[in-house]
Amino acid sequence: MPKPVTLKAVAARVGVTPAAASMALKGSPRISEATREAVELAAKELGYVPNAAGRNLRNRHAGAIALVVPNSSVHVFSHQYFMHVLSGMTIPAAAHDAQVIVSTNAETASGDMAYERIIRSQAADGIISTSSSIDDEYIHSLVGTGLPVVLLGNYPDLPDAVTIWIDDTAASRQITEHLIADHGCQRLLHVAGSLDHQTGIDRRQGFLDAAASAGIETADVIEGDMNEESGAAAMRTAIVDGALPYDGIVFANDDMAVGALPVLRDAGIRIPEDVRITGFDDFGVARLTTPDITTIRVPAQEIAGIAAETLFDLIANGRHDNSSQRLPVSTTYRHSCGCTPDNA
Amino acid sequence: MPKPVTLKAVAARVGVTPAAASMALKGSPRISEATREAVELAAKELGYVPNAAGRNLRNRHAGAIALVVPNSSVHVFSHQYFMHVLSGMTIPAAAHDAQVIVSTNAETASGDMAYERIIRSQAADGIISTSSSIDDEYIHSLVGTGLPVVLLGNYPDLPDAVTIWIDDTAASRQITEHLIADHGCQRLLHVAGSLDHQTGIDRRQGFLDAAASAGIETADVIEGDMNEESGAAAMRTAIVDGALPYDGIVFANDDMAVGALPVLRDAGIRIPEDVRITGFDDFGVARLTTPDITTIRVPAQEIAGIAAETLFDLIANGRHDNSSQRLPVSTTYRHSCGCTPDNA
DNA sequence: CTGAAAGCGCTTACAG
DNA sequence: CTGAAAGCGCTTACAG
Repeated sequence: MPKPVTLKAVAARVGVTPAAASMALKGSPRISEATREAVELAAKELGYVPNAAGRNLRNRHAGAIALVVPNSSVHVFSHQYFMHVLSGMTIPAAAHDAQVIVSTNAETASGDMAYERIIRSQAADGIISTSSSIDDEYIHSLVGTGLPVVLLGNYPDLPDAVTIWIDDTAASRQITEHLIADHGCQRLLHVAGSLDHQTGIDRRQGFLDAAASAGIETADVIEGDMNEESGAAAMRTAIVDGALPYDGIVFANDDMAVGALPVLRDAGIRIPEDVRITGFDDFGVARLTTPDITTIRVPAQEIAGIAAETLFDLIANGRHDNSSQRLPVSTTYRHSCGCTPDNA
Repeated sequence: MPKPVTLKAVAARVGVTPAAASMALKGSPRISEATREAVELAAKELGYVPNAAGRNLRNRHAGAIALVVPNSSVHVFSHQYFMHVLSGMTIPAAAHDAQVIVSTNAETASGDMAYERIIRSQAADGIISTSSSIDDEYIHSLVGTGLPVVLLGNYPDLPDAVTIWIDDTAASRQITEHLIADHGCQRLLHVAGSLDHQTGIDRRQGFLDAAASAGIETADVIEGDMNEESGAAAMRTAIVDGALPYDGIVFANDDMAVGALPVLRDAGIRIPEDVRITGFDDFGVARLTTPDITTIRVPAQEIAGIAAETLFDLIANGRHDNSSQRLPVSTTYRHSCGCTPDNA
């Protein structure tokens, strides 16, 4: 453990005060060109990096933002998703010279929530979080504290929260319409995500809207939980006497579609000949299965990047006019719906 | 943004000095029972949480540890892996009242490495990192700085580094022997991970050792990169004229085995009837495919947990006797090798 | 224009 | 035994 180099050490080497060295390092006009260069050289030679605690204490900020992962969402959102979010936060964080802290929203030994400690202790200047189940108090209490918070996702109950989101309902509607309008599907099934999560609700709603406005008679829903296994289970439920009474299935995410694949295959049901299927997310798997899966690309990394930028804005400018953003989504057409993409 | 509650505010409410309040809160015997209770009550009422910067500056530590993700390993280790590592670090970190910082090892604008800034700025007290490619200077320079560092994995070139690892060579040897001894495989293929990563090298070595000591004549190796796609590619290479000249395939990880599945299936090659296959990792997918995949369970979360504990030791006690640990691994027998597990 | 004090919040070593 | 100063490293507002 090399002993840390302080500003004082840098200043001493040059023969100025720490205050002068500090100003020199940030290019203050009141420091002469010559001493500025001398200080910079000394700092470089000594490997000076400002002490975070000293700087944070003085500047009254943490130089860090936190990603708080709701316990209840660990099993609903994929590891892929969180890694995309994390990496999306990285570049804006680096640009603001801030660290990224990861925390769950567990209760601490002291009985308060981890995110509260993080903020109250000023270990982070703001928080990015994702939806938990809709009846979880967590998000409400998080937003209720008035701290700088940016949420990822759609929060109809929190109109004042700053949220970066995609229109799950519209996207789900769009991909369902593709099945109906472009492929002539008439007997539809939706394998939903947990319906106590907004994402599950919205994607189901889009499916139902599309079916209703096209006058589709068969538009069933089986509730899953976004995990691969539940996609498989849904298929076992849906297959009656070895046959599937649907010609199109809209899965609420790719993982469930992937889980469905072997079950359909084992039942001798071909994709897309016997049933056309679509997924949602496009975090990686959908591209790699056979057939590859037509899906909605959720730009998780971009969402998180914009969320981080927005959070830094919020932190810098205080509570300001709601700057929620809804990002466009696009469908990626692959073979599972019966399309024959160019690049295939 | 509620204005933070300081110790001074707590002290003022009780009518003692901040110093006394500080001692009261940590149960110093020199504070009377009565005032201790009064201070605790006031702290609770005001929602006092110690300011991290103030405490860190005074205590000369960061109250945080960092997971540094080498750029070069993002594509070799899975998102699953990193999320397991992150969650493994969570509990020890909370127990030590420390934050978990996530960083890549990118270069900063100032030209030094991110991990150096983190340590030199004392934003983290120590680092946990995973292997990058073996010719990457990164790990060497990280360890060379003498900072508290715990590495995840096997580092034959760094005998003095503190590492928490599993014996990839032994595990790979063991699962290969299972194919040979228990299932009578004679014509073996290993689909390796990148051979510029130690993990790839060790898992290949275990395979070769097992084959050699059993006197197996066919023990081929195709190099992949741990991604699903490269498993599929390896199968396309291995299948000659529609047939596979192997009766057993040892994949260096589950993802590549998963990628191989559809290619084998499309070629009409049955598992395990025509070829027995095994994976490595057991982070989730291997359990869910059809057939499910016999694999080595890598306890990534436990590894990271122990790494974090070890790191806190290292931080507290300074550089001390190497406390590297090698964890045992276990094979999970499923259907892809021809076993018929009880729970299936 | 520039030198050097003051103070962010905390905790411990010191003085009484 | 206890009160209150000193100081961690930094930066800006102030005094000269």
